[in-house]
Amino acid sequence: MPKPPTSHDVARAAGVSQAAVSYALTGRGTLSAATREHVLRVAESMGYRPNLAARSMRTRRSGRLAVVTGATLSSKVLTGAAEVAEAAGYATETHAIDGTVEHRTARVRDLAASRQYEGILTLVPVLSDELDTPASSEDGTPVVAEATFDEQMRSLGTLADARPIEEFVATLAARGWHRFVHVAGSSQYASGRARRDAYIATVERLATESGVTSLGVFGGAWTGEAGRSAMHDLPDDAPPVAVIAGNDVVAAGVLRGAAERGWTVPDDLVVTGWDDAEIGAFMSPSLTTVAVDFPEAGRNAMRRLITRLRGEAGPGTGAPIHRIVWRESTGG
Amino acid sequence: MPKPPTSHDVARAAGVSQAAVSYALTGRGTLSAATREHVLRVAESMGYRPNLAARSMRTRRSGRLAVVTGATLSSKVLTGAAEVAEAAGYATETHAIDGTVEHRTARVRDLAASRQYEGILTLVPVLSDELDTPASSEDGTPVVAEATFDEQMRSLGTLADARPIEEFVATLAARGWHRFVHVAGSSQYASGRARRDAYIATVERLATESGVTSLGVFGGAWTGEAGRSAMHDLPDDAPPVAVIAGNDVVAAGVLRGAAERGWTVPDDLVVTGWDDAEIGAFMSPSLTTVAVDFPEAGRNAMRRLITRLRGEAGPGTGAPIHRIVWRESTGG
DNA sequence: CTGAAAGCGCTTACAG
DNA sequence: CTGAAAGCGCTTACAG
Repeated sequence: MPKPPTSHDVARAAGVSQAAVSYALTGRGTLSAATREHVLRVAESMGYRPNLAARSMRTRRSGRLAVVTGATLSSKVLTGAAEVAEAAGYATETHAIDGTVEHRTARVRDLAASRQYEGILTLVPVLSDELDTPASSEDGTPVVAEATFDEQMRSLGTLADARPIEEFVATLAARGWHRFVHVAGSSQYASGRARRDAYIATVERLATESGVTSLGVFGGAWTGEAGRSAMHDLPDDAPPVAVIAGNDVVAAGVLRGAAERGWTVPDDLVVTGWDDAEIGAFMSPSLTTVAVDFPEAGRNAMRRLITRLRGEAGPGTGAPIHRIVWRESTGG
Repeated sequence: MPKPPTSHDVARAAGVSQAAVSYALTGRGTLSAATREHVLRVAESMGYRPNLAARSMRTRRSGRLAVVTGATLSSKVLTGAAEVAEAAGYATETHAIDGTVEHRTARVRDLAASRQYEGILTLVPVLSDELDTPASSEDGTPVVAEATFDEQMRSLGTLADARPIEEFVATLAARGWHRFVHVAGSSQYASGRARRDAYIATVERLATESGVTSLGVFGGAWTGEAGRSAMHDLPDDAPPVAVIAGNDVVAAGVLRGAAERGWTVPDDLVVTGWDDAEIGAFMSPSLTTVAVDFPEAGRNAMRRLITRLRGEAGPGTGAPIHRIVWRESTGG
């Protein structure tokens, strides 16, 4: 059982002090280039790996960030978030949390209180008011929530979400669709609220301009059933109507419900989704949707946390992460 | 800046030694019930949280496990895996790794060499031969790979995968379908190989029994395009034919391709998927599929790792994680 | 430019 | 049943 070498072992082998080894590895302190080179080579040859627990204890920095996810999140978001964290020198630890909002919030608070992490990024909705405790601000662990219940709707994700909705409505209106319906996703999610609000605002704005009217906002869950039952709740004379669905799953339900009502797509009804689910491209009709750059969304969220950790100003705008894909469900 | 209390602080406040605090918290050592109670209460009131880095350094146990995932994995698997780990007293750290097999394998080896983890569970394919180095076995970090390139096809997941395929083929054969096609998923994944092999074996077994024949194995990727082009590769006189697709995305492609060939479902052709993707239930026709209990799959995988860490015998069978959902794409 | 020494916060034999 | 002391492996003022 060959115990892993310590910095002390490396120092002895290299004929220098333990401090020199530390300096060589961290790049701190003052060391001649030759000494540094030599130490690094010896460390390499011995397969030396610094004991991170010891380093963490001494520096009082864990170098770890927690990412909180729910069960429904695309793991591509995590990939992106982890990538940015790694580039900034942090390891990420993922905590999948389900249950009620209160439960999730309590868990995040526990995470913050554990002081194991230098920062926490939560990608599931939490009650941000509850997190503004000493432990999570001032002297505590910074928590950045990407999808919160607070009313700070001016977050990057929220603003970005409005764009495709506007484009959907405006483009379809220009093509002659005047009656619109929104089947919203869960209002617990910032994205659900943002898309709903964007829909309402856009329809209102285009009311006089283009004669657009809304038959209402339905749904309130990211499920196919929400889309399907919304179709059944519409009056018989609803068509011709354009349906802006909260996401692809909801849109699939809309297509199903419309077929059950005897409405044909894209003659009586057109529908848009969101997420660019792989299956959508192969449905009949194929689904018009918003391709989301999930890794980039994850990167953006993590950049916000890193920025905050460094005490820098607000996050940059980041790359645009949305791209509309027009397909058969809107007549191409 | 109120520095977090240490065990020493708690000891002083409780009027006991630092060791007593440690004993009270870990449950080790010998301590009177009264003393333990008292210490615990004081610790609680001070908001004491043991410094995990210090504990880890002293015990030489990090209490952390690494879970390696790819970008395509359902995060529900992670939820399940994390749950089991937590119950066993471990924290899990997720590493999303993409790129080639060689790249992924190298990253996993790095993870093992870092000695930060007590065990590693990889849910993406790696070259298991390459991992059988000292660092990852004997004295090193145990690595459990759920989807490997090795030929140990007898893993739990693999065996479990065969069942639904058998049931699909046998049930459809009993309903009068005699010509079968398989559109396989990626052969890089144990599940892809297992389903393909199960298909071949079942068709062979039922050849004489029920007059079943196979028109071949197509595909080789978890994409809709694989399904679609498989349909275009079939001869005109293929129908009536039953298509066993590698998963729901592939099955959606099959439906699309079949429609393009002018074949109607479920008259000329029936198709089965796998994964119970949410959208599948709302497609027209709705998709027959295999509902996979992803959290349970994650739990099973993690149980294998925990079992190995404890040096116990092979894993128990675990709960069945597959359930066939018959829908319109097979005529109900 | 380099080295000796202290100390991060915990656990655990060991002595009482 | 309890406490004093050592030590896990590292980093960092500080003295040379």
